Parts: sequence; structure tokens; C-alpha cells
Amino acid sequence: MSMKTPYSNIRKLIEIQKNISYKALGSLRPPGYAPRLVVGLDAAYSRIYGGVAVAVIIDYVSGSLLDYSVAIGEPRLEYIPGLLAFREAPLFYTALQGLRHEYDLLVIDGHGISHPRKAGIATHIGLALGKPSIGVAKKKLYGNEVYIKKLGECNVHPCTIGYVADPETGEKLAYMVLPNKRSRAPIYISPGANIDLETALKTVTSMLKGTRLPLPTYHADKISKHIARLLDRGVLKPNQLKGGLGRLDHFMPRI
DNA sequence: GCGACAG
DNA sequence: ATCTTGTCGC
Repeated sequence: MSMKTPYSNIRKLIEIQKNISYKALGSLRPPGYAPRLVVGLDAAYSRIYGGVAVAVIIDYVSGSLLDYSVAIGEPRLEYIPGLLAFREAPLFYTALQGLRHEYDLLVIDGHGISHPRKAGIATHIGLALGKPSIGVAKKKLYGNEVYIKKLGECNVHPCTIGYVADPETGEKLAYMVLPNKRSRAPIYISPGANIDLETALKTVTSMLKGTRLPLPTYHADKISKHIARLLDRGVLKPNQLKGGLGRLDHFMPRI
């Protein structure tokens, strides 16, 4: 079980996010190059060992899964809406270090700037690593949903059905996309850092292969859940994992 | 006080 | 996220 965090510390984490978003918002421009290798990040949870973070590498052109890395460990923080990055990013960072390839882009399960302080987990990670990052979330966290299309008008998928607007300024923070024929609910695509909203949309929709999630996140999701199951069944031991045990000393500020 | 609330 | 049985649809 993760530690409970006092309200005083929560305020400090919120201040850190304001600092992060200040820098990240100035980085939201087109990368200027097409991605070659793309990382997908997702986490599942094992009852025994805690978080199971998986980083995968996908070849953007072929869609091939080239590599993956795992990090496990008990998160230091409980889940608090808006503060997900402080819970999961340390594990993601560890998983990333086990990767054998360099990469151009990160696709992360969760939000980017479509966040109360414009500092979702994709923003934290993209800014810290100095790479383009995109958040792909399955549920809205913040903002007003604006529909630019009726659901019935979406014949060809993926279909951009609307966007999420900043309640203060009306600025577009994320696009809502129906990834395939089956899904009733959209996915939310927002830039994390070092990329703009339009490029984020194009890039992610081009990696939708009939699945609800884009290929990188799709694979990371499947692998992390699978490993969490094996761990809880005792079929797999933490020391057998590629990427090893998670060191949680990164991304967590001293509070 | 009430509703919202990534994973 | 995870816990869980049945159930709707291709």
C-alpha cells in the first residue's frame, strides 16, 4: 500500500506542476521530423508487488513491436486525480531505462495538457526527457467537451468527434476521437510536451489499427496486465523481469 | 454544499 | 487501476 500524503505536500506537488506547465506550454510546437521509433507507456497493478510499468518500442512505419521493458514496485503515493504523474512516472522512468533503442516520441496512458494545471503525466515525462510526448486517455479529467460532429456522422474511423476546451480561455487542450466502430466513448488525445495538438492528433490516429488504443499504448497495456497476472499467480518472479525491479528515486521531489 | 474526478 | 457474472454483438 502506498503512503497517504498530507494536504501540505499535495499543495507542494501542485506548485511543482505549475512550474512544469509553464515550461511545457512554451514547447508545444511541431517536432519538425517524423517519428521513427515510438515508445508506449502504461501501468497495471499487482496485488503482491504493486505497480507494473511497461515501456514498449514500436516502429512507426511498420508497427512492429521491437522491444519492451518492465519495472515493478509499490508507488509512493496513492492515486489522487490530477497528481497521477507523481504516482506512476517514477516507475515509467525506470522502465524506460531498460530500453535498448533510442526513440523519437512517447505515447503515454493518461492526459497531457488537458489537465487542471496543464501538467498531466505526459507533460511531466516529455518535459523531463526533452522529447515529444502525447497523452492518450480513456476518460476526461478536465475541461469542457465541445462536439464538432454528431456521432451518427462518423462513418469512417478513426473519427475526430470534438475537442476539450479550457473552461477559462476556450483554448483546445485535447481532441476526442472515436477510435473504431465499436467504441461508444472517445479517447482523449492531448500534447504532453515538445509537440503541438494537431500533430499529436495526426500521429496518434495514424497508429490506430482498429483497436481502442494506439499501437504503442495497446501493447504496453496488454503486456503490463499480463505480467501483473503472472506475478500474482506466482508463475513469475520479479527478478526474472527484463528491466528489473523499479527504483522509485526518480521524478519524486523531496517533500 | 454539490458535482467532477486520468490511472 | 482492480474486483467480478453475465450478456450483447460481430
